[in-house]
Amino acid sequence: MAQSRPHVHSDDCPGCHAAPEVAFARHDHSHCSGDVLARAEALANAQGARLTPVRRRVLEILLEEHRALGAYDVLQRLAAEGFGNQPPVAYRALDFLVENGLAHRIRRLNAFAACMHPGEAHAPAFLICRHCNHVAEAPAAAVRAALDGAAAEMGFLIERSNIEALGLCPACRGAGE
Amino acid sequence: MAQSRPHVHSDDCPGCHAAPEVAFARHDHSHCSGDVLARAEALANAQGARLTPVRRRVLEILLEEHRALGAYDVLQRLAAEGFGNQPPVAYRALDFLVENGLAHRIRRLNAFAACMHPGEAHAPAFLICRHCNHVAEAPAAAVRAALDGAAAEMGFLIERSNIEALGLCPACRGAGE
DNA sequence: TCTTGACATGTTATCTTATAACATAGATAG
DNA sequence: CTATCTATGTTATAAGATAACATGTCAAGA
Repeated sequence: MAQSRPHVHSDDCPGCHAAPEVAFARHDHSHCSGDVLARAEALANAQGARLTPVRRRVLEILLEEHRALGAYDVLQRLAAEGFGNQPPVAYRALDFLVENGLAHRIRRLNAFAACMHPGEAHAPAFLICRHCNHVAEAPAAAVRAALDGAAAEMGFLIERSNIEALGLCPACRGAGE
Repeated sequence: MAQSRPHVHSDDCPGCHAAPEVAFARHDHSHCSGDVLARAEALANAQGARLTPVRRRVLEILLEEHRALGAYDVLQRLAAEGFGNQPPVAYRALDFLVENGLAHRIRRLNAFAACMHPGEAHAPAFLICRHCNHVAEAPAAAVRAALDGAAAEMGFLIERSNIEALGLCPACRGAGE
C-alpha cells in the first residue's frame, strides 16, 4: 500500500488528489497521510477544536487504512492500543472528526473515512469501489449545483446532503473486474 | 393528510409530482396512492414479478404513510394484520419492492419509501424534510450527469448511486421552521 | 394425478450498528 | 484552588439487518 510513486502535490490537494486519476492509484501513502494529518491538526487548532489523543489516533487509523472503516473496526484497534473498548469511545471520536470536517461518514457502508482535503470547505461525492473497497472523494461542485437547482424547483432548501456512488475504480476496471 | 386539493395529473407522473412544488404540498393522497398502486401492480406483472399479499400490503403501507418508514415500523403494522412478525418478513418484502423499482431505500434514515414514479426508469434524488420527515423524489437527471462526469474524470465507473439531501420542505420553510 | 422444483413465507437465532445514561478524570477560567 | 466545562470511561440497551433452516404454495411436466 505504501509504494513510493512520485507524484506532484498541489497546494490545495495534498497526497491523493494530485492528478485526476491518482486518488485511486497506488502512491506513497505515508506521504499524503502525514500531510493530511498535519493539515488536520492545524485546522483543528484554527477552529478551537481539540484533537485529543483518541481523536488523533482515530484519524491516523483512518488515514493508514485509506478506506472506510466501521466504527467497530476502529474500536477494535483503539482497544488494542489501550484506549477504551466500548462503542461510545469510537463513535464519539468519529463524530468529532466528522463534525470538524476531518472525516466523512459513508452511509452506504455504515462506515467512516478520513477526509483527504481537510480545510477546503467541500462536500464531495464519494466513489466506492465495490471490488477493492477503496473510497475516493470526487469534486462535486457541479453535482451540488445541479442538486440545489433540482431542489429549488420544488421549493426545497437543502442544508446537508450526501452523494455516494458504487462502482469500479480504475485499477479494478483494468484488472478485468 | 388526505385533504382534497385538486391538481392536474400528468400521464408520466401520477399524484404527487404533477406540479413542481406539489410533491410536498398537501393533496388528495388517496388519489395518488391508488394510482401509484395500480401502476405498481401493472409494472410487477409486466416484469414477471409477483406482487403477493405481504408485498402488496407493504407497498400500501408505505403509500399510506407517504413518508419513509423503518423496516421495524412496517413489521409492526404487518404483525398487527396477521402477517409474520419477524424481521425477515418485512425486510424481504421491502427488498423485493426496492429491487423491482416500487420503493426506495433512504440510507440516511435507515428507512424505506414508496416510489412515486414506478415504471419510469429513474434514479431520483431524495429530499428529506428534517421537520416533517416527508421525503420527495426530485428529478435527478442533471445531477446524475454531473456525477457521472466527475467520476469519469477519475476513471471511475458508476454502477449505482444514492443522492440524498436533508433540509426544509416548502411547507416547513413557510411555517417559520 | 402426481410429483418435482421453484419460489415465497414463517421462525429461530444471531449479528452489526448505534445511542442513552451515568461515572470519572482532566483542562481552563475565574 | 476550585468551579465549570469538556472529554473519556463504562454499563446497558436500543435499533437495524441477516444467516440458516423449516414449512407452505403453486404451477409445469411426467
